[in-house]
Amino acid sequence: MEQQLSTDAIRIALPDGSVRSYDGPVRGDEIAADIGPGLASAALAIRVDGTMRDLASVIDRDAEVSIVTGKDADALALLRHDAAHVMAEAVQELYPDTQVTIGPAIENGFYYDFARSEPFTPDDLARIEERMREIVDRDEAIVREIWDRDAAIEFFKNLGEHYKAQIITDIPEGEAISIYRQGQWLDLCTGPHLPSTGKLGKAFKLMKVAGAYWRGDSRNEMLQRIYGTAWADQKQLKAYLHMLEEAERRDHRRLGREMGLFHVQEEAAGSVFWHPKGWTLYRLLQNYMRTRLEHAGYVEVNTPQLVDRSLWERSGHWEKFREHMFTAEAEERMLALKPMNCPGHVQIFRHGVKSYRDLPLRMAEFGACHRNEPSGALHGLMRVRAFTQDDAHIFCTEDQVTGETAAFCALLQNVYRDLGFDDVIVKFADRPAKRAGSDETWDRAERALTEATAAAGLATIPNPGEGAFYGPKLEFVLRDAIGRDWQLGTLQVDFVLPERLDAVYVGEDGQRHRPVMLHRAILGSFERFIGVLIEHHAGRFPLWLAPVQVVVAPITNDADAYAGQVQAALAGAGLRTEADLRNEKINYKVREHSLAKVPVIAVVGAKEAAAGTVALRRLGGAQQEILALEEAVATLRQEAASPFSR
RNA sequence: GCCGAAGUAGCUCAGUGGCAGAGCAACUGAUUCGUAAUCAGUAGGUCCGGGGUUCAAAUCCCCGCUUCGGCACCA
Repeated sequence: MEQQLSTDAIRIALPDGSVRSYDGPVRGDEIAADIGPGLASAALAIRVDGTMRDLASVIDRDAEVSIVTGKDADALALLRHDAAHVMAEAVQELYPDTQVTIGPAIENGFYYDFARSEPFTPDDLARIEERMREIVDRDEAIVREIWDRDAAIEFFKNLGEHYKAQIITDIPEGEAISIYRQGQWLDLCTGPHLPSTGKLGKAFKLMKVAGAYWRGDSRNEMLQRIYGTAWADQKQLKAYLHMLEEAERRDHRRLGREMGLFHVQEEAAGSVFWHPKGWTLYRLLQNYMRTRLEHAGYVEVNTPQLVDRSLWERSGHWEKFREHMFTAEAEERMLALKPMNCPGHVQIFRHGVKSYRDLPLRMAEFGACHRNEPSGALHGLMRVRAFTQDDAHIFCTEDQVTGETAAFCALLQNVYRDLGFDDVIVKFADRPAKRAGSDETWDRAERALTEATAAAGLATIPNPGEGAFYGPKLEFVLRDAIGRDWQLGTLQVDFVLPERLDAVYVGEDGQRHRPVMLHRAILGSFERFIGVLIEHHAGRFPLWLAPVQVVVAPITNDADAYAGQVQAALAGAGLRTEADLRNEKINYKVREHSLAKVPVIAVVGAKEAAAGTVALRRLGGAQQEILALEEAVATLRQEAASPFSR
């Protein structure tokens, strides 16, 4: 860093366009105080030429400066990072045998990873949180110091802080070793930080304790991570906690049980027992996709579940994917349940001679796959061991990759829109460390995909090193109704598998050529997608997807016969209906079917029976709509139509 | 797979060494009611599985399974 002692005036440009001049180097808090006492007490940090720095940092040259206060969006990250430090201080005061490691700000909060032989209990969390509030009350000044590297390593080693010493050792030579001190406690940190612990405020809460590997590597020892959430004020904290409750209310595992959609049980961990209503939803979604795919020029196939090991060896799966494959033995042959559909599709492609006129060949399969996922990864429908993909492989020429990718992106966006998702992010995942194929092949594949996304007008976010072992991929991420992201769709360019499994076509030139394979899925898997769909809609599916669309509820048993007629009329129009003829009050029936999230309740009593009408009550609405039976049937039939049918 | 927690009636949960419980749901009966819970009664248990300690175990100890929260991995 350049130290210039200049007698020249330092000119500080503020966001409102004004410029203040100082005789020499000036601190951020001095500038804030200069502007006004209100700002001085609200000031948390400064931004110097766009970079956030400590309030007390010295500005020794002309710069654009703004004062960061609690109203600033970036202040939250600062505050959360401080919350992590205050938590670490509290933990080390309470549990001196604990070593600190790292503690960053994250979305919605912060965490800190500790090394300690005893596990932290929920009671410990309450104690730590209480101590944190005390530290906030102490309002300890937070001061940045620059230390000598070797002295810092020695210091932390003497404290028994071996992780910190390791972190400092790994900081590149020439970089400053900055230490932040607050009260008796200090930590290695690049900052910036708030001026004092009192500025943190008390809108925080410790949420949970969990295991986390040192440096995120499963070969390393496991640390204890304490997660917390922190906000600028109590109102924001309360809103966040409310959002968590909302997420819990929408949990697909809970709704799946309450709505009678599916269950899982330990004898088949990671596989789904679909109940009639859940399977109805599944079939509706599959039929919709089938229609979409047919319209988009796909052909549908079906390939074997159990396939001899030799094919997986040729495809490369045995080498790269073995640990995730289930195997079976029969008559001294080793078979494996397919974890992917691609090798099977190449076998179909290879049957008969393919010509360039056959390309692009879009081969779709609702392929049931099994993958032996690690037990700790299983989670409701979101992560299972047996699932069905809306999978397809597009065999095409290199020249067709761009057009096929663009067409796929359009199809995908239409499907997502039909299913109620508008917010889609696209990530570009390039070559992973463990991969098949030469670097030249990867260069070509990545270039083709880059060109294709540019042609499709898609903005992509890089996701380095996350490609499939056989090729780069696009990952389509949906944002749901309560702001959570789900990676579902994918498109992967593959120059490797056609080579390994010897797929060829005869070109215009009469010569044999390798096709390119595009692996693509829109929903990803039906299981996961339905999980997301349940949570996104909070179980209140659009009418066309609701397993039961209308319940006919007579007010007394006198209307049972008419209720039967109404149900028959609705069913005759293709609507999925039930009649609730139980001897219960209408209040009870309305409550029960509302809780079951049935979109429409058709109430019929003596009046309706006499007039040939029905009273429709929509889910979530208190108004009823009285229509002639035929009119009600016609209206509902129209509303319940699939958003895409040929 | 790793760290931590949990597993009791269909569901939500109480029960810290001495008779296995509640509410809702189910079933039976009564009630026939106009838009989010009618009343009464009945039935329902491998207290996750296996071993151990004890006169006695849902409860204490050990092993395993599953689930939950994370981590790692991933559609």
